[in-house]
This record gives sequence, structure tokens and C-alpha cells, in this order.
Amino acid sequence: MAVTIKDVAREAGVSVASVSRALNGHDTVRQSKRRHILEVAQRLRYVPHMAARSLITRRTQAIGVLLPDLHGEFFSELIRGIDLAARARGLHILVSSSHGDATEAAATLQAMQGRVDGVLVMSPFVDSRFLSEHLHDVPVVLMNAGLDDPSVIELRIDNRGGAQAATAHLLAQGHRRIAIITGPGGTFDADQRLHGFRQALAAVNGASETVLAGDFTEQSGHAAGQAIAAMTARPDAVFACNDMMAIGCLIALREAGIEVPADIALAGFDDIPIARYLSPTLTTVRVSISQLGAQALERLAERINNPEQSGARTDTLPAELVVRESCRRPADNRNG
Amino acid sequence: MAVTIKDVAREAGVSVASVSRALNGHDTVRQSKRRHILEVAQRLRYVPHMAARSLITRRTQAIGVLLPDLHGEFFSELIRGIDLAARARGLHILVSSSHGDATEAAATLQAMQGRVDGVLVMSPFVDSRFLSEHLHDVPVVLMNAGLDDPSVIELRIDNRGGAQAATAHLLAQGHRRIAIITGPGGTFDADQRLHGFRQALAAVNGASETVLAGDFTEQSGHAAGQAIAAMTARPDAVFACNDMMAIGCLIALREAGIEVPADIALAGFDDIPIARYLSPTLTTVRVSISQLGAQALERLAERINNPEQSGARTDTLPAELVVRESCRRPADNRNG
DNA sequence: GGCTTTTCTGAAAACGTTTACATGACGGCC
DNA sequence: GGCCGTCATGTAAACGTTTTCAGAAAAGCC
Repeated sequence: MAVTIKDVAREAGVSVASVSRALNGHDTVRQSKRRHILEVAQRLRYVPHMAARSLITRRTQAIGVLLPDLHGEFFSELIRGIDLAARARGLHILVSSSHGDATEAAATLQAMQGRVDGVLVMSPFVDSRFLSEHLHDVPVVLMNAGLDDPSVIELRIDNRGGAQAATAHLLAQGHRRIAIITGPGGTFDADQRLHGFRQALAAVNGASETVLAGDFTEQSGHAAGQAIAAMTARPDAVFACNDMMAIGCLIALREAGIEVPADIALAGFDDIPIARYLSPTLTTVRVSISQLGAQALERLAERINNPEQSGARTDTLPAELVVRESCRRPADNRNG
Repeated sequence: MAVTIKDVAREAGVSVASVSRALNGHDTVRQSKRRHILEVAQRLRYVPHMAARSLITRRTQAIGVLLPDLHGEFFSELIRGIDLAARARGLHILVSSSHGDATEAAATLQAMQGRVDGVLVMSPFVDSRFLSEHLHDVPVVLMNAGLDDPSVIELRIDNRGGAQAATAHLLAQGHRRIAIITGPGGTFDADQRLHGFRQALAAVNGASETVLAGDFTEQSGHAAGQAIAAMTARPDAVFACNDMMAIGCLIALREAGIEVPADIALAGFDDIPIARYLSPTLTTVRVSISQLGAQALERLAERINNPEQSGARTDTLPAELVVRESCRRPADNRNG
């Protein structure tokens, strides 16, 4: 038997309209009365019934967050960024993580409908058709989707630029025969990183590439490392498209008696916390994931507040090269 | 202008009552009519307005999750466990992470009120008074709170048992002078781990303890490691109350020229993914965090469905010792 | 075929808010 | 002092569902 606005009105000796106005800070209620109402509401521990409120205001003050099967630091940082930004705006977040396929994603999106004022989506399965099919009339902001649809807002991290910087660094160290362990084909992150890698190579004479397929898991990195170890003409350096694969590769190389960075240089992407604790510590590319989340939420909130506005630009967050031990100049290590 | 139940009713040539019944699977509507209604609803892309529904059913089908400032794998695993269990039951989860103090936690809890059917809480700030003060009439399940209140449901991980097992292992290796790097005093996790450590020591003749204060951060572990390195009578082994501190300690020891495990054994707690990539790989204690989340959600859902039931038992999830290189037997390494 | 019982359907109330509109009080102006 | 604005307040409709209750249709029975 929860206390409603009527109870507050009766107890305070005013109408429900006045209570509503006082509580929502409308300026058309006299100071003294407002104070009295607020006092009564507090005493009665009145808390507005959200459902009733959003039934009439058509706002839920909640936004949905749809994520794929993410792990560890990436996931928690993303949520943290979103959560902080949301809290600052008085919004709640409805999280649904780890959907495995497009059908699941669609079902989740469907279920969120009507519960949220907008959605934040990161998923390898969304494209323009998917969105128009499953999201009717709900503002959306995409994260790292690689969708070049001018009608949808998207936030990205600079995968291409980061990969380019890492590769350029390897080249600058004098390496020329460079291998890449790719991410799962078809995903935006993976494709862009490969693209950046190739851009960097193209800029240097005599540089050659070796492509090894990976899927962002440690296992795939390990397999790639074994493949590299078995090569007769071994590359000088390896760029793994994420840190987990770099770790797998590092272990495989070590197992094969190949030293990093003495025998081969290695760089990753993401700067996961482990990166700085490996031996050797891992050169990698850092991106502020929490910022990605926070900015995505800001854009979404903005769009929700003025839905008419057409500006659906795509923002890209910078990536920063972090140089560590794993790709020290070969010359420095020939004797190490 | 979203499509409502009335639109469906008009289009299908029936009353809203029938539509409602058909959609909710009540068995009092004729087969042929039900099929027709469902077909129309689908064609119109009708999706029920949650607010209206929960206004009358007094159910939101959502549960709140209140978490402290957690990082990395712990956070993501916890959410994953909760999310999976919630999805299986058709529940949505409203997440609020990283609250920094009791006031923030209270405000968040307040804001969730009326939006959720129950809450899952993990927070160092909650006690019986806090709960009764800020949660009126909302079912709650605590995670790892160390609250021995028979009226509230709680799920724990076996901090004590895990710490005891790790310490016992160190002792079994022949170590006797054992240091502990503690967690922040006053928190359940930290206190229980210290307790388990002491229980293990008490069971062995001639064992002695050295207590170093930590706060679960890598920095505090590093400081403790420096302190240990500076001791004239150095311990044989160190039990760090979590893996991050173990890492900090490991680095400090290495900086001081002390080898693990040759010169000193080291064990941690949590089995974070980094643990198996350190050199030496870290002996630690593993707990299934996703299971903690999933079970907590199950208990909550259960309680929501029959609120009368008084059984508020506290469940404890097992912790498992994972032996790795960091505490190999001293004898094996004297020559290494 | 009329009666009773059962099955299905529809009208309307209820949920707790917000807000458009109406009303009343009050003060200023002539 | 009567008239007119202005301001504060209250009344009631509206939001989109579910569900109770009563009534209609169908079915069974003699």
C-alpha cells in the first residue's frame, strides 16, 4: 500500500495538482505552500510512481544499452563512462550485455521498446536495415559500428589511426617485414585496424606484410605465434590487432624460444591493464573507453531532447600510441 | 503516435479486453479469434506500453543492480551472470555502478524505487539501518555484504575458506614465516580473508604472521612489497588479499632483486586473468563471480514471486585454490 | 424448442500521474 | 466601490493498460 500523490494532497490540505506542481518545481505555487507540501511529502516518504508519470509524460528517464559479448576492462570501462554521464543527467540505464547473435539482439531491442527514451547500441550485427526493422521511433546512438549512414549518430574510436601509429612505430624502429594478426573479418574494429596497418606499410619503401587470421581471442594469437615461429623467413615484427592476441602470440613465441623484443618486436591494441605487467611490457594503443561511453550518452541525450535536429555526424575518438618494452629497437638488444 | 491496444482492437474488430487477453495468453479467448488478433497486432507492429501495463499490474519486470566502484573482470563477470539469469526470466536490469559513498548509494537506491521490482546490492556502505531507511517495501538481495541479519537474503563468496586454503598451501610447502597484505579494514571481503589466513596459521605449530596494511590497489601492494624487501628478517611467503596487490608486491620484490618463488613465495586472491600471464604465474584463489550474480538474481526473483516466504538464508559460494608457479616449493628452486 | 449451464466477449473502472482549463481571490486603477 | 488583470489554486480529462463484472452467445439437456 504505497503512498500516492493523493495521500500527500490530503495530508497537506491541498489538491493533487498543487502537489504535482510543487514537486516538479513549477513556479506557479506560492513559496509557503510549496515548502509545506515538500515537508509533508518527505514525512510521508512519498516517492512518485514512475509508471504513472511516464504514462502521461511519455518519458521514462531511462536509456537502453545493448552490448555484445564483451569482457573485462572494456566492458566495465564502457559502462562506467555511460553510467557516470547518465547519472549526471538523471537518467537510468537498462543494460543488456552479451547477446550472441542478431536474433538475440533484435529480441532485446524489442523488449526495451517503450521502456527507454533511447538506446545506445554496440553490436557487430546492426546495420541500417536492422535498425529500421527493429527500432521504430526510438532515438539511437551507435558505438563503433562502422555504419556510414548519415541518418544515424555514431561514435567511434580511431582504430585506423591507432593501428597506423603502432605500425609506423614498428617501421620507424627499422623493421620491414611485418606480420599482422587480424581480428574477426567483417567487424568494423578489425577491418579498420587492418586498414591502418596497410596505410602505414604503404608509406614506407621495402616494407612487406604477412597476414595471419585471428579473432581477438588469446587462442588465435597463440596459433598465430606458432605459425610465425615455424616460418622459414620470419617477420621482424608483429602487430596484433588486440592485446589479448598479442599475449597469446608472446607466449607461443616464448615457447618456441623466440625472444621479444630481441628476436622479434611485438605491438598490440587496447592497452588492457595486463599490458603493462607482461614481460616484456607491451607496446600498444590506448583509447579512452569510458569516454566513448560517456560521449555516446551525451549525444543520445541531446538527440532525445531535440529529436528534430538532423545533425547526425559521426565522431571519432583519438587513439594514442603507448610505447613499452616489447618493441625496443633491435639494435639495442642484439646483445641482451 | 505509437500504435496502442485500441488501434489493434479496432483493426481486428474486437474489444480491447479481448486483445489484452489474447496477448497475455489468457485461455478464455477462442482460438480463431486469438490467432486473428495476434496477426493484426504483428502487422501493426504493436508493442505494449510498459508504463501503462506496470501502472496497473504493479510490476515493472525490472530489477535494480547497485554496485560500488568495481573494475575489470569482476564487474563484467558479475553483470554477465546477473544479465543471463535475468534474461532467462524475462527481467530487465537497471544498473548503477561505481557509487563512491553511502550518500550516493542512498540517492541511487531512492531513484530506483518504483522503477524496479527488487534490487541487488553490493556495497560496503549498506547495513541493516541503511536498508530499512532507504528501501521501503522493496525486496532486496545482498551480495558479499557480511550482514548477519536474518531478515535479509545474502549471497557470499567463501572468502574465509579461500584465504585459508591459500595460506594452508603456503604452509604445506614448508613456509612458516608468512606475511599478509590485507584489504581495506572494515570491509567484509578483507576481514574474512584475514580471518581465514589466521585460521590456517593457527593450525600449524611454529607459524608466525606479519601483517601489512593494503587497500586492494596495486600501489598498496607495491608499498607492502617494498616494506617486505626492507625487512631484516624477511618472511618466507606472502599472501596478498587480492591479485592486484600481489602484482604490486611482485614488482616491488623484483625491483629489490628478490626472486619469486626462489627467494619468497607469493599467493593472491581472485584469479584475475592477468594472474596466469605473470612471470611467475600466480597462485591464487578462484571464485565464480558470474555464478554469484546469477544466483543472487535467482534468489531475488524467487523472493519477488512469493514475498511472504520468510526463508532468508545466506548462501556461500565455494572458492577454489589454483596452484601456479609463484609458490613452488623452495627446495625445487634453490638452484634455479 | 425451451431451459440451464457453460463459454466467450465487451463495457467500464481502476492504476497514479500531469496539465489544460476554469474558477476564485486579490490588488490596482479609475 | 466597481471593474479588470494577475496570480494561485482546484477540477477533471487524459495517458494505455488489465481485470471485474455482467451480459451474450453457444452448447447441452430434457
